[in-house]
Amino acid sequence: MAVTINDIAKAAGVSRTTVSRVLNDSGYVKKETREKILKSIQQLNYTPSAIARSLSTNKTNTIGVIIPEINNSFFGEIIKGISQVADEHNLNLILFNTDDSKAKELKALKLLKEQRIQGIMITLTYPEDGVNSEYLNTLKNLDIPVVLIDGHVECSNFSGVFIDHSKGAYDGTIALIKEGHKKIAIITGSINSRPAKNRLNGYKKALAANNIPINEEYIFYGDYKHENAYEITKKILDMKDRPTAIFAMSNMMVLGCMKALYEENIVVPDDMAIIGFDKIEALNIIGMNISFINGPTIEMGRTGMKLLIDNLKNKKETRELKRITLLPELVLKGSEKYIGKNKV
Amino acid sequence: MAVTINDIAKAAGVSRTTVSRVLNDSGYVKKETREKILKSIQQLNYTPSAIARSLSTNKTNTIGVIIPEINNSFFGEIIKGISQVADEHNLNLILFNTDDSKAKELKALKLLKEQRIQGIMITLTYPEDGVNSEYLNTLKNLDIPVVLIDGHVECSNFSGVFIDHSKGAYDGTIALIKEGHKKIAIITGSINSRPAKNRLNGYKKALAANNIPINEEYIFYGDYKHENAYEITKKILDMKDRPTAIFAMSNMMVLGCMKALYEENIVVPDDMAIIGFDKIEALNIIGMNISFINGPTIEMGRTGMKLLIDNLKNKKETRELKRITLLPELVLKGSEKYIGKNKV
DNA sequence: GTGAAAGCGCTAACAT
DNA sequence: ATGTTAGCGCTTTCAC
Repeated sequence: MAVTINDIAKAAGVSRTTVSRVLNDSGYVKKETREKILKSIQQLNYTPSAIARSLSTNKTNTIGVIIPEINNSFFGEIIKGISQVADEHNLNLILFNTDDSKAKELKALKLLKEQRIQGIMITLTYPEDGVNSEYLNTLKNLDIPVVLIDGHVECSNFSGVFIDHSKGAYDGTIALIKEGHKKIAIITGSINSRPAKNRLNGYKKALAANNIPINEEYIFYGDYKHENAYEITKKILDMKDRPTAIFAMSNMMVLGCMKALYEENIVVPDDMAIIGFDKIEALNIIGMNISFINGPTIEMGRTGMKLLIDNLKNKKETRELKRITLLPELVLKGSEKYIGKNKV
Repeated sequence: MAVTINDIAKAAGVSRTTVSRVLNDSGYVKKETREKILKSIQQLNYTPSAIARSLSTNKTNTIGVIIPEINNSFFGEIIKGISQVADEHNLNLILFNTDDSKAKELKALKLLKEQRIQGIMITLTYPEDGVNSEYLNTLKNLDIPVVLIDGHVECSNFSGVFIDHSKGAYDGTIALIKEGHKKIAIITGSINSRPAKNRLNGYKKALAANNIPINEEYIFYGDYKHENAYEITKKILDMKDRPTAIFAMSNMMVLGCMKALYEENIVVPDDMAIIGFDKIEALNIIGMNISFINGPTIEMGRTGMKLLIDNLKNKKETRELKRITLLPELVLKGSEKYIGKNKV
């Protein structure tokens, strides 16, 4: 890693200023001089130091990305989107995976500040205790733009990209209602998370809009996990006034439901309609067609990154708070159908 | 981002050297001085610049990670492992997702060189054309340690962590043989990829070890994708001398098989045994128990990172080529069973 | 068109 | 126990 701009200057018989000019395509350089320099660069296999450049220009062209669960393909897709746009703009990504730990998240934030990154994309880890978002705020005040990516926590004072969970749940519920369902059970995610609240809201709105009374007995509070949904589904099946459809707020919970239904020999949708949140690729491939509401993950990453880049262009003073909400897509596969048999 | 070490020095009435000393816990500093400095750091909310430090120390404490498919949880888990160990050693990760593009991969390599990273962890994208591994070699010669993470390509001149695909396939095949299967079909992944070759090898070895002749008609060349496996399975079901078991070389292909079996009302394992590579969480949860060979992904990330860190400690001259092979785990769920009914 | 010089924020001898 | 000085590799005025 020894060869520096000085070596090139020496080799080409010019000053390092001139070398810098050809490196950055700035200012005039005589054609022959440029070629001489380029040749030396080639011969010595020189690569300029981004570190030195950063120090000098006070720009790192690096974005910090903090997410809670890198091994969850939901976040993998978000990062994929982020990465695509970053690539187009020649920005590097420093990644932190917090494993849902607030402590790691805070540490990441501090390390990113050390690294003098230009901006931060973050999905805040649940539950929010205020400390980390406070630190985020100090970063923002330090002129580091922050873009939130959906997630369980919503800090209204940051720019961000979000999914319209309420609309998603609304659409899903409407789809069930249209099929003739009136007794629709819902299994929520952790109810103090933002998505779960919003989704429950959408569900209620859809019922209200169709003059279907909200039956609290049909609202089951889960935690996004499949074990829980399994137990709840068992209970649902035992209800005297049994629902004809289940709306589960996560793909994992759909799986839990399926397990319970499977064990009790309940056929979907003949004996029970079902609809969930988020894709389950495996089931689709083998032909178990479960309808679901799909969040635009890659798009969220892309949109978020673009938002951040826009922010980068403006000075702190003119930087405006911008929150973009993307609509999830309703993907109907037939599991919502109201088949005669399930008119219990 | 204005406050620097000089501001602290001024505020505390000392030289920046002394400040640097307390920052790095190096050399002696009088207790009172230290406290005065720490106080100033707090008051001014100072965070040292990693950039400036890197330039000065010629160390970035940053590792470059290049993987082909961030949205595949296989790689997500690898990164999770990498990230855990990096965190323990206070190393930052610069991530590049290549989307299986050789061009992006090369670009990433060059950007990492600019960033003066300390080392590289990479899963080379398939297919290998030689250019990128050549560039990797120049980096290695530049004293940047490189650790390969499994993948389709194997460059024998780099350190790396690999899965023993041959052993995995061997174990899986043996499990089927033990159950009494003799007619075992195998659907390979892209046969010029390293894992597919090795897995086919393991399959053959297992048969040979049990004096079961290798029937070329039972070897189907696939591409890791489910569509392909679906078609192949249809063919398998039509064979005059129909196999009693299918060994599929990827989880996606298992799904393709399942779809075909499902459509033809073939019950697993009663009418057809099946075993695959890599976990399919969704199926397990709902109770469709498919046996599989599981690669230790997180562990691979961890081991690879540790290997890299070991390399970092040594000078180029003493750096030794070290290749670690991890054993995959055979997870039996019952789908491998030889049930009377499937003796076609 | 090209070069000299200063400076980015830090660390690391070397003094004292 | 603390300060002085030089230097890391680059960019950026400002001269010429």
